Amino acid sequence: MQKMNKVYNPKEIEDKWYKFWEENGFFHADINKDKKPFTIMIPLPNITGILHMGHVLNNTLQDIMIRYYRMKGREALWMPGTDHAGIATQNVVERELAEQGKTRFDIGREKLVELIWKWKAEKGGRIIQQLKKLGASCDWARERFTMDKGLSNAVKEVFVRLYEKGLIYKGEYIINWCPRCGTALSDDEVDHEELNSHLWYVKYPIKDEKDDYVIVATTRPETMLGDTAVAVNPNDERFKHLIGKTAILPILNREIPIIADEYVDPEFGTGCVKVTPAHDPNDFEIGNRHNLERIIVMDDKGIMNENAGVDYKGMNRFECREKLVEDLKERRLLVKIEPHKHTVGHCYRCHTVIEPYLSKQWFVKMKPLAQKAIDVVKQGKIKFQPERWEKVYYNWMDNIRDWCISRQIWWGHRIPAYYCQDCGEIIVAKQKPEKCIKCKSTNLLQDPDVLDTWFSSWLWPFTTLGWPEQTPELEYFYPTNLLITNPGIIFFWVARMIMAGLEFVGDIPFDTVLLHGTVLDEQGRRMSKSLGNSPDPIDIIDNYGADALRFAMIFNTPKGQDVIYSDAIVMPGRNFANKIWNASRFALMNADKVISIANPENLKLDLSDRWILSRMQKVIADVNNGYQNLELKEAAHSLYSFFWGDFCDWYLELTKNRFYGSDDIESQRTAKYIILKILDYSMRMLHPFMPFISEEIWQRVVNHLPEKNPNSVMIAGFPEPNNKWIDESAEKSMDLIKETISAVRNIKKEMNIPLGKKADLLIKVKNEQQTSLFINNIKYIQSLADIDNLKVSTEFDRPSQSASAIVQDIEIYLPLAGLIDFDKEKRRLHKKIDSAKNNLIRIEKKLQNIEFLNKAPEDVINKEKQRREEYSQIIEKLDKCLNSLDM
RNA sequence: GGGCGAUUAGCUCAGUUGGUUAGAGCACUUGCCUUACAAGCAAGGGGUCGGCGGUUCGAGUCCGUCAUCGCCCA
Repeated sequence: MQKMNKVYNPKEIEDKWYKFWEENGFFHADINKDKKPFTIMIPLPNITGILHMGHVLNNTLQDIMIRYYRMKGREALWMPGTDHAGIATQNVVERELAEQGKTRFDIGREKLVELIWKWKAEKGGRIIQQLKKLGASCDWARERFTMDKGLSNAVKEVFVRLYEKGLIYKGEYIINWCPRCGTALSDDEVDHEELNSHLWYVKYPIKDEKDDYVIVATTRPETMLGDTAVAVNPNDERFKHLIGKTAILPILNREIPIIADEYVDPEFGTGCVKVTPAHDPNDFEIGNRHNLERIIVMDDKGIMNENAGVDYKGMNRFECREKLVEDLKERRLLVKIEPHKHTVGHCYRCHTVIEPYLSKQWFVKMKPLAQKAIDVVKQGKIKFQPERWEKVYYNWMDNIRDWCISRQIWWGHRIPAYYCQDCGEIIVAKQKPEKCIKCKSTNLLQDPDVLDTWFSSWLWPFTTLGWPEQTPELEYFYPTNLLITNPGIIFFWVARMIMAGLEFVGDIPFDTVLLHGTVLDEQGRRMSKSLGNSPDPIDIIDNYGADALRFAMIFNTPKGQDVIYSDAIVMPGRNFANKIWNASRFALMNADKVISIANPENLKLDLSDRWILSRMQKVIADVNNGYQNLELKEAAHSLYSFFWGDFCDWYLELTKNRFYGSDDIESQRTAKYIILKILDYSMRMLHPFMPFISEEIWQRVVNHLPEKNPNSVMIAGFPEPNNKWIDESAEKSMDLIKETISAVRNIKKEMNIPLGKKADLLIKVKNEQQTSLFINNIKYIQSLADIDNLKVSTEFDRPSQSASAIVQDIEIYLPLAGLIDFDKEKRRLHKKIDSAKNNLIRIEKKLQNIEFLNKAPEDVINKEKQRREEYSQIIEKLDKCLNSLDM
């Protein structure tokens, strides 16, 4: 046997096995008509990303599921890749440029894009290397990037198709504008945050009515420079007389109409609102209804323009707000300032305050795509887990709005629209047309904008398989089986993928969506760069091993719930790995000592063998259920307690009798076989959770087994339950023996007698069957409870000066002449009697209740009666023990 | 303002369609360096299941309500 250190060191083996798996092509999936496929598409990390704890949870879950189904014999494809993250990536490279004192405009579009590709080649995709450290068994040969040729082609194809169907249009609307990034954002790319701000009340004089005025309340005073109306609710009696009159916009002295519109909430502020159609989505709608002028008062950097008037031109929007408020105060037009809480949108990439901004952009009409996507979830063709997320999905889908897809940046898929410089015709085509379809001019310019990054990621499940070509891969692997992601991107990504799959492939992209929680810090806060509370997963892997980290994520996380991470939760994983290591060390040491091994067809099984085999079958069933139902925590706990609690604590301890204190060679060979077999099966079951140590141990173990095995645990097949080995009577018998041993240990401990000090034991059993159980397995008790002489009988007198206990229906006595502390023993017995009495009282109360007897089901009543009997017996026996102490 | 989730031992969480004495890991106490493992072994202590009300023979579990915390949407 290769030498095994006393302590498991993950560093020595993890990289070795990962390399071994990759080199053997175990991660690669190919079309195999003999097998059912099992496919997972990775939630593509972006190329600027580095691994954080959220990725660890997400990818651990995926790797577990893909390894499980691979072992179950499915053709398992885990498709990896990264997205080009338009805004984020361009930001990174622009920052580097800024360090050299340059902007993107200094170097131009082509050069910038070139620089970004260079950046990607050098620094992008670091996260992919980190995923490998975690053990991710992605099919790296199929890795894709959203700007790949194939995917880019698919993006154009989709754009053209939607345009031709009338589902993509260009229009002038209020969009979310990030003045720092200089681009439009979709509604989902805006983070709303509640801020403590103010409500400013401003007087707008009425034209030709001396001293008369209306008061409007606003949260963004600077936009008043773009006001083109004042609005009131048509049913608001207070203001009916004003409708149709003209107000004078302060500062600029513009004449603006006072109009009536249902949108105005009479309860908000004064009930009069200013209307700024170019800077507010609701005002924009009002403006459309009343044909109001749209005046844009700031530029795309958030700087006030000439429309804002000479006093404010050149100021940024926040300076302008302050100055304007001061000026209003001075002119006595500011009535009051109230504290006001409201939500303000922030750019999800740079956290700059978003400006609602009138702008010409490209949009996708979502309503026509949404209905089918709602239906497939309603019909159960796609299932969300936990199920509650379906409601969130419906809520968004029912209120879906058009998707703004153009971005004013340079890194991304350029919009395939061409403008004729002569006649203004718009031509949408995959390739640049030779000439204008209308006027034949060759003076065509491509739209300078690029598409939202999500416009390529929503196609991910099928473009990665070769779409728009009808490839064999698409036919075989699509629809995929499972999507595992964070609920934060249900709208961004999950819902859109469903719509895209149905629209372009004509089928759902996946049938199950597992939404998992968030990794929080010890104080329950989200991990964030600014808080600096996010540990580097690579450090954790270096310190404790990838297996320990993976195990921690699963062992502590119920399905769909958040994980509170601290290094403390990695300890059980690390300790478990060490336990496995040492159990194997013990097994292999003894395996080497025992020449040859039992023939599996001809085992000489003793009670503990039958017990552990039966237990294992039940665990195999539990663990399979856990994996299949995505109840991974349950599967991990079941395996953990079996391996540690049953196998190590009891079974291995009992085999010591056979290896050290016996010369029964056949029994030793059987024990050797069973230990190795349990290790074999346990490592297979553990493999999805802890791939590295399970491979290391499995490799060491299977050499000794007579069965032929493949060269890696990851392709060794997953254990299937076999009822042939279930042995209820062995389990019952072992339980009695285990409880007896524990009872003796308990007495010794309470009497301050070292466990190792040998004692005699008398067991008063109920029947001959029990007698032979104890006699046949006397070694178990002698070794694990440190007993010298054991006497078992259905009838004998209670020995004096002995401590006693009740185990199920038997009584045990430990003669402890000279060692026993009578007071202590009395107290101990009293405590047990009290507890039994309490239970008896409760049961009797129940059984005296006529309602209970009338209404409860018979089996429940019988159960209670049986328990009454049991407790009476226990109390009676304990009483006798107590009395005998006084004799 | 609307929706969703959480609340069970000091901490993190289990707890099936309501039916034994509510479980686990960590932490804690005590004793052990017992020839696989001190990252361990053995024994033990610790919870009126967030509050109130209801349904029921019976509620951690079902219903209502309130409270606290968190997430999403407007």
